[in-house]
Order: sequence, then structure tokens, then C-alpha cells
Amino acid sequence: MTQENAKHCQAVPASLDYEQLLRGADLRVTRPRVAVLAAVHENPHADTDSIIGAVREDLTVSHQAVYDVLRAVTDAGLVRRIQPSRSVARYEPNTHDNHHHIVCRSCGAIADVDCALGTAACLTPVDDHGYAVDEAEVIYWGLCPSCGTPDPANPPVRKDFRVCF
Amino acid sequence: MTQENAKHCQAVPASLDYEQLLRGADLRVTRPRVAVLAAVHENPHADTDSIIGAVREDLTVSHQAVYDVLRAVTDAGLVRRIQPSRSVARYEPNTHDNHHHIVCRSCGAIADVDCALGTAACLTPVDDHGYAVDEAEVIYWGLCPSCGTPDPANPPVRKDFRVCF
DNA sequence: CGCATTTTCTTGAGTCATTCAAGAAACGAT
DNA sequence: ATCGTTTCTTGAATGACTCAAGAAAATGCG
Repeated sequence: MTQENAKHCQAVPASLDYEQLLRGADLRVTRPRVAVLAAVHENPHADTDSIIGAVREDLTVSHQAVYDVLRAVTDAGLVRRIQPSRSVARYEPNTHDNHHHIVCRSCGAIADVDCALGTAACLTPVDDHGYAVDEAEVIYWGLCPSCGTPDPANPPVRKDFRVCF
Repeated sequence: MTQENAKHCQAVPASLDYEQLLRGADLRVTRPRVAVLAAVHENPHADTDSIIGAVREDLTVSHQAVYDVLRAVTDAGLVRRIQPSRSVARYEPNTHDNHHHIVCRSCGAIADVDCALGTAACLTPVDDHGYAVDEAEVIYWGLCPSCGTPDPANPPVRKDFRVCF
């Protein structure tokens, strides 16, 4: 875990707590679900493939199960799904603190940032066109420190958003 | 074009203006490029498939050409690509007014909204973690007027983000 | 204008994240 | 423990998007 992200990471809950989390959301407790929740908490902004990898260190699961679980816990609000343009889906624990993300255009690295406005103000667009708004998602785009200060030995790569985060 | 989006739509330029736009961006002027630019200006928030359809009303082009053109004009800054979570890529003319979007969770409808903060403030996260930020993208999530006021004759559909915008 | 150079478009195949479907296994309420 | 429901496994399919090689078209120059 990077220094940058530490602020938004509460202590990783023990296995028992994931059970609580699932039961609290009216979801059945299964080993794949606990393992996926653990993987999401331990790997900030991980994509599905990384989560499958992490889960399989403890357990044999099909990729389909991971997709199903991620959908279930996301729908239940336990996990937040983020998907910057041109990226695959990524997941993080839902901390309910309305923090946002900075994404590097070059390498795809993601960092957490606090909401500049506080939870409430952020939800108030000037004109909501009659929409019932319940979330404001902010993505800051730019270059991360390593990509912004070009290093000939380590050139920024556009495509490979998945290796570096 | 809906009333809601009218504010962000300048008059649709004539064909000649698209030529100017392309030349100004150091891009060669070709019939597919002019047609794609026109389609993007005439169809707010259209996905690639819709753009292919619109272009093919005037011209025979391969889908690959449309993908290539969209990439070229997006990289050149003539067009903005937006891709809310779980949606395919969508395109709009780059108006450089830093407006944002409201997306309906149910049907995927997208509406434009002005930036609540003005161009400058919006680019200033509280802590940029050393990133050189050049854009702040805000997506408000909620329910559009038709999905928010349930109508038994027209139930909200989750999956079909592409039919309704 | 006509040719050469470079870029762009066509054609057709391929990739990869994600989803679908059917049956087996696991959960939890009685 | 058993039953009914939900979840997981297996294997195939979908679909947006990309790759690659050659044909066609656009720009620059004589």
C-alpha cells in the first residue's frame, strides 16, 4: 500500500468482520465472498483480474464467481466500482467518505483524494435537469510524478493501464 | 436535440467549418473525418455505433475508419470522449467550457451540466499527490426524470444504456 | 497539373473483459 | 438433518475495440 493511499485505508478487517459486513447487507456468507471482500480491502483499486489472482492464493474459485461476487457486493454498497475511461473495472472498499480519484493519463496509476467540497456540496450540480442525483464522481486527470518527470530508462506507456497502480 | 442540452450546443457548423477545424489541428481533411465530426456535432453523447450509423447515411466507411478518426480527433482535442462506468465510449464536441455530465443509473441517459466551480477551481484537488492535473471530470449519478418517477408502462431498464439518451 | 510521399481507409481476423446458461454445490431457515 | 433457494462451476458466447497488411486518397513539390 502506498503512502498516498494510506489515508483512505482503515485497518484491514479480520475475516470475521467480512462475515459481519455480508450479513449486514443481507448477503449469504460464502468463502468466495469473504475472500473477494478481503482482496478488495487489501489491494486498493485492483482490477478484476488482480482480485481473481489474490483470491486464488487462498481458494480455488472460478472467474465467474468473482464477477458474480463483485457485482453482488457492489450492488449492496459494500464495494465501490470505479472505471476511468479506457480502463477495465476497478474496485475499492466503499468508505462512504466521498473521496475522489486522480488518474495518470500515461500509466493509469490511481490515487485517492479527499473531496474538495465535502459530501453535501459535491452532490449539488447547478442545474440537475430534474435528475435525482445521489452521487458525484470526480476524476482528476493528469500525469503522476513518475510520468510527469520523464525518465529515459522508464518511458511512460499509454496502453498498459493495468500494470502500474 | 433536447432542450436540456441546447445550452452546450453551438450552431452545428457547416461542412466547410469542419475542414477548418481539421486543418487547424494539423489533420488531413478527408470525407470520413468531415462526416465523423459532423455526426459528433449532430448527435450529442453518441456512442461509436451511432456515429457509424450517422456517417453511413452519407458515405460508405468501414467501422475501423470511424474508430481511427475518433481517436485522431479526440487526441487532437476536437472531440471529447466520455465513458461512464458500464457504458461504451461516447463522444461530444469539445467545447472547452469544462461542463460536466449527469448520468441516469437506470437508463443511461446523459445530460450536460455547467461546472459548479468554474474552470479554474475545478482543477484544484485538495492534495494532488504530485500529479500534474489538467482536467477534472465530474459525473453526477442519479435517476433521470422518467426513471425517477416510475411509470408502469415504461419500466426502467438497467442494462440497456444504449437505447435512451 | 502530375508525380512522389505520407497518411488514411478497407478488409478481415483477433483480443479480451465481461456475460450467458445449465447444472452441481453450498448456505441457512425450519 | 433436510429442503428450498442462492451461489458456484464449467464452458461457450458476446461485443467493443484493436491489429495488420495492402489499397486508396491527401498533401507538397517541381
